[in-house]
Amino acid sequence: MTTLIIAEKPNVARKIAYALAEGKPIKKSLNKVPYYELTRDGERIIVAPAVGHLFTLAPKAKTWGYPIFDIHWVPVYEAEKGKSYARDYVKTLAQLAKQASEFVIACDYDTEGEVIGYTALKYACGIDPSKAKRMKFSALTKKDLLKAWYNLEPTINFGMADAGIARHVLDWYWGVNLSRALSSALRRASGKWMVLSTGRVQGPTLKFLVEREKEIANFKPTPYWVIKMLLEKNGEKLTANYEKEKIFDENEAKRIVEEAKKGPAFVEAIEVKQQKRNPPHPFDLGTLQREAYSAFGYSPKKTLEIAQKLYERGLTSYPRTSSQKLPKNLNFRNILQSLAKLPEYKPFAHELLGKERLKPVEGKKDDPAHPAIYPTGELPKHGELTKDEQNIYDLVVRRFLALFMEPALRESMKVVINSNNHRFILSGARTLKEGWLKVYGRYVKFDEVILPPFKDGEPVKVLQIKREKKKTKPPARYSPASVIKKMEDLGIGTKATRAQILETLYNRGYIEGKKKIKVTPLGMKVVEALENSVPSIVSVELTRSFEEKMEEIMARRMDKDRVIEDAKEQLTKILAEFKAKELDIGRALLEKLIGGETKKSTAKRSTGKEKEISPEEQDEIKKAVEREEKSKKHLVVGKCPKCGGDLVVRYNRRTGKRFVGCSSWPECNVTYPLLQRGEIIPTGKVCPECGNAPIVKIKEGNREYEVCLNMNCNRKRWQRGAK
DNA sequence: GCAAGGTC
Repeated sequence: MTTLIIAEKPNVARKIAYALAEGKPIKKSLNKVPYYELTRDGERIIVAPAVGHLFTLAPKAKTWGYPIFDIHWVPVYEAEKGKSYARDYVKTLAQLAKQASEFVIACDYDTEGEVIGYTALKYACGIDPSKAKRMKFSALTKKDLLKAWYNLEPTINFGMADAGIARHVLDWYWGVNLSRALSSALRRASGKWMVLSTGRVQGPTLKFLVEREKEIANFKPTPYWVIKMLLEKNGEKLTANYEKEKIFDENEAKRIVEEAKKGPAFVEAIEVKQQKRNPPHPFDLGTLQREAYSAFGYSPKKTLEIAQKLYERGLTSYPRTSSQKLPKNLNFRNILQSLAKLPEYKPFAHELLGKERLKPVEGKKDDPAHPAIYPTGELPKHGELTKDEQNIYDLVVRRFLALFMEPALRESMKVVINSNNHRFILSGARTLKEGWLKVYGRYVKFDEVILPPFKDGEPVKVLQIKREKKKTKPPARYSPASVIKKMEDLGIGTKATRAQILETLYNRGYIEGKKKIKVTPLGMKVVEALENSVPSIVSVELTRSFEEKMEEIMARRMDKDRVIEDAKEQLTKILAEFKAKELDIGRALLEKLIGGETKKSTAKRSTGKEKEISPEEQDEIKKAVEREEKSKKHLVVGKCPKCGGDLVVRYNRRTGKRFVGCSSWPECNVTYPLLQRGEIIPTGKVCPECGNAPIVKIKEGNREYEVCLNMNCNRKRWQRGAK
């Protein structure tokens, strides 16, 4: 009897094998995929890994239309680019399954893990999933894994598997259909093909970015005044701020300055406060991504990639975690002893090793599958790490060391200066005891403003009291790091996907700007179009409703297929309405594209910040926009041989198919059929063969060819273009 | 060609 245990990823397969083996497991490899053989209690066990999802949903038909609901599970390498590595894993599981008579799923204990196990069994191993047992563990320690092995769940959790499958299907139905609908609308209106996309997570993410953009656009700066007192103490010049920070009435500000100038100024009160600052909690992925962004300017995607590399080399623990807690039985002392071998960490590690008890700070968040990110104690060889890897490694190590250190002690000081019954405040702050800041201080900013000693009641030498005019500022644009945080707060996406969803928004041309994210006119228009036609896709409520349905499916109060059918019905209606308005939606998408580009070019033209656009310029811009809009709405491909009007690309109202018609319609009835695929590029040429119809260029992917529009012309056969 | 979710 042989049992095959399937793990979610290679590293976990190894850990399970080492935990269950009596002695050491035998590491083997098949199709270059590592797996393990071992025996326990006389039973032969094989442990083999998946690599996340090995199967994904794909349409059965290869056509590009919508609505589309007929989908099935296929290997990821058949459906997605760059997934060919998964082929070997599927093959290996299939081969190993032939040797096995018992099956155990040991994927992460969550809905996705259940789906990974379920599809691996069903489609890779060809095994009925109801025949498999389930290992249930929440930590990868030998103790936990052995306990899970001796307390196997008799079946996989079908509630969880069904909930996960429903999530996959629902996301596919909504996301793919609406992405196709958007792309199709734009193509109908412009004749241009451009991938537009949206989905349950992309939609609301772009929406909150758009909202910020609108807040900024609509922001009216309000002037206000601040009042400052310049004073001198022991030859040192200091600035105190008026107790009321913002004064919106200039006359009031003037009056205060005049009155305060009369003096006399003296120290009315001195307030000193001490505060304990505890070390920050261990890194979950989101916190690491934010910290790396503020410390090094790394994008969340880059940080995850680096953390993954460090993990693959065994230097740090698994990065895709939302836990802020370290494993209960991690051997801290071993890790510290090891870190002490690196000169830069030696003093801190030694200090900690001298402690009797090592108790790390913990955060609130937890993750059933993985602990917080920590250094394993494995050390990088000299020169092994790139600068970026070194930075992230340093961040993780210092954060880890800080967890065990003493709190920092901070002191803040407030000196209140009274001048003719107006109060000004001098603020100072300093660190009294560094504590954990010794090791982590380079990554946190605390003010050090040390004030000279003041005595209660002492007179103050005032140099100047003045008012300064300021303006209220619009809210700041999101940065990649703050987008990830906002997504976390809204509960959309997962720790493993948020960074890549943000990348998708960049790739679609919806947003731009590396540090300050700006929504492009296209992004603005996509949200607007969706809000008008399918508001749920830009709302976080869609995620909430998915979550509720998954809960119900898991609890067996709702049937998975019923949930899927409901979604299909709902979407069928939504998509039919969308399709009816498709051309208008597409035109609206296009208008903004042109308007936005024009605005941008004028911004480039104006040099001075304050420079106004002249009425002549405005007029010129307006005309340019109209020209561009007109030409894009109806792509002109040539002159009508019958009436001399423009021949333009039009779309059949009923079928949506494109054709070329005369702009003088209905007076002139000249039309030509058009190929339905590819971009249409006017050439300005008239066919030399038939002498009356225009020649257009069709661009399809990398291919380009010229064709005469006249069906009866001998030249109508496609001819390859020069390029 | 399109989602979101795992993973290398």
